Amino acid sequence: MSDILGDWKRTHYCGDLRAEQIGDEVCLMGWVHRRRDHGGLIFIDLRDRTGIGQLALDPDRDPEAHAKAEAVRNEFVIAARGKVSPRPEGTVNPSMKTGEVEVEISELRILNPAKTPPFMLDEFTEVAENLRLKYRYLDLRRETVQQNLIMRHQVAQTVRNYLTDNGFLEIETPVLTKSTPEGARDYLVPSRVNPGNFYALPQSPQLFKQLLMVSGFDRYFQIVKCFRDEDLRADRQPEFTQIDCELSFVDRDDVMSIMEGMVARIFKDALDIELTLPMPSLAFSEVMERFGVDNPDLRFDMELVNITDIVKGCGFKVFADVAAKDGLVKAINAKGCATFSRKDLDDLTDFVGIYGAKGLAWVKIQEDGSWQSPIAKFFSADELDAIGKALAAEPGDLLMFVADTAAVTNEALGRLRGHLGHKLGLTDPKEYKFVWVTDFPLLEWDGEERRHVAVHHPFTAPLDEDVPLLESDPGKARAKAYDLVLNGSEIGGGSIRIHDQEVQSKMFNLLGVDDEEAREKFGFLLDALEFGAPPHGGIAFGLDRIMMILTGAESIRDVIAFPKTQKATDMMSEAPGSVDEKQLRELGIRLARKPGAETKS
RNA sequence: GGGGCUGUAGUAGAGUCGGUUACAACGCCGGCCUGUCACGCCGGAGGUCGCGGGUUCGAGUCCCGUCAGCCCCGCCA
Repeated sequence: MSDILGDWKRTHYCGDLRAEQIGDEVCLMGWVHRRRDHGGLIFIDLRDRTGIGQLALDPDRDPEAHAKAEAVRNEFVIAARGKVSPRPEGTVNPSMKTGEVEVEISELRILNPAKTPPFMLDEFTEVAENLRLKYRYLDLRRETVQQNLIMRHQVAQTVRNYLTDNGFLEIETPVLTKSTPEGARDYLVPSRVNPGNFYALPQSPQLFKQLLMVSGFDRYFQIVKCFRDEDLRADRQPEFTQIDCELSFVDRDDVMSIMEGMVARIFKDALDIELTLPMPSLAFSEVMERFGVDNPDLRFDMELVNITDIVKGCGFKVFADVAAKDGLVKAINAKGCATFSRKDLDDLTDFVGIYGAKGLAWVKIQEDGSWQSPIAKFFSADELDAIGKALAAEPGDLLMFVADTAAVTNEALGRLRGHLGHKLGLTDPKEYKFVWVTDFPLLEWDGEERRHVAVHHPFTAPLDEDVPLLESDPGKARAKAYDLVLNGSEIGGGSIRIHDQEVQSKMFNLLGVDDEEAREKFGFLLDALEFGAPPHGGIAFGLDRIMMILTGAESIRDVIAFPKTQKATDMMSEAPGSVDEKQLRELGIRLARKPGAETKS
């Protein structure tokens, strides 16, 4: 049986109790975190989103409140009135921010009892994630995720303030939009009013924000949900949040400098860390050469070294063949790792195998400088010397080599570099290394579809000096695109857009979208570009990924209130679910297979 | 679509070479306890060993399948 709230008003949050309030009459409301019953005296740790405060109930002082407290259990919602008092000599708890004081309770109301929760809500109990997700509303009472979401709110506020200060307008764009070719798989929404037709949920507000530039809004932003129906990862959810921006009359350097100012302000407000600006910037080609991936972690060295020229014509057939056939032979030097066991090396070989490398050659540099390696015997003394010099090899080092196509070699070794960086503890979680990656290729050849695809998206402008290449050698054209990479994670990316209708049409043609299809899918954009579109460009940041880094979360689910599982389901609401036959009929939809009736073949 | 890891009281775990009635902790319930703060002490309840099949005299343990969660490749900027 619960008590009514009545005319009680909360005066303080639990976590805000301090010595300054000693003597004050206060009223607290919250959840019972723990109850300690000493037979006589009862202590209750009362919790709300600000923290925990201690209530003291003395049977001599107030028998009625004390009797009521005997019935209280964990997670009951209670309200308590009393006087803030200093804790007696020797009972101060220095590990709590409210530990100097307690509230001597004179009156207690049980606002709502609670069943015993399916798992403990303290900070010590590790709970299986599927259970946490099923009872997410309980899991969200726990301090870590709750603090993550509070910080997420603060970051969103910082973003709004910074962008508003810089002349940006927050404008909403439609969620029910049109499916367009290119990019990720769309989430579709059937239209009842137009049977057989579908909306698509936006993968990003890309076209709308460009049209807002044509309309003259000049600077736009939105903190907006985006949807992509692709498989999930530790840092990927099917619905995620972007800080989406677009600016008119700007080139790349303008966008980059305004945006790194925003990132600096986020880090200042959230972590009280001053970033040095401007952030460094590297061309895609250089990043690939030195790190093998386009999202390098710059907290440590271990750069990739190209030894293709050295091993051209060498006695080791695997290397020589790759070098002769336009492939790439590269190596990294793991300083001091000559102690790795055979099993360690086997594991690393398996690791690069994931990315298509057929093997991982290795060399341990011994104390006398000699090479312990299955492949050393294939090389001449000069070749050994040249390789050792190129990698700055010293006794105790472990050199590792991959020889394959340029794409495989770079990705395999680049990922290996990142893997070893973590394994060897070279990645300080308190260090934040930013880098802009620029000059991406505009297009990429898709061997399967036998056509070019846009590396960024089809509206990305080529570098001014590369525009002629669109005719002569489109694969060589570079884009006015930029990614912001932090500690090996891409946190944002964008580009200057094409604002010329002819260039945009040419771009669609290069992508294998013929005029008719371009007209059908993007006609409104092509039209708009003919009515005075200003030069413009923009960027989108992944808010979830930024929050992962700021909070140190291992999983994107820890920075989202109600996340989905790897199968894109919600364990709490059990979405997605089946719908009534009537709903389907209204939409003009008939299922090819009933849910649950699918036959496993 | 593919590879890997995990699954045992409410929770998180142990469980040997396949062998008696599946363990102890936390939580829960009852009792005691007036300065604790992950309070303490005594007692008690609580099990479809994810599910299905197989091998065996006998399966938590071995084999096959399947489901769920997680990590990764493909996919996705």
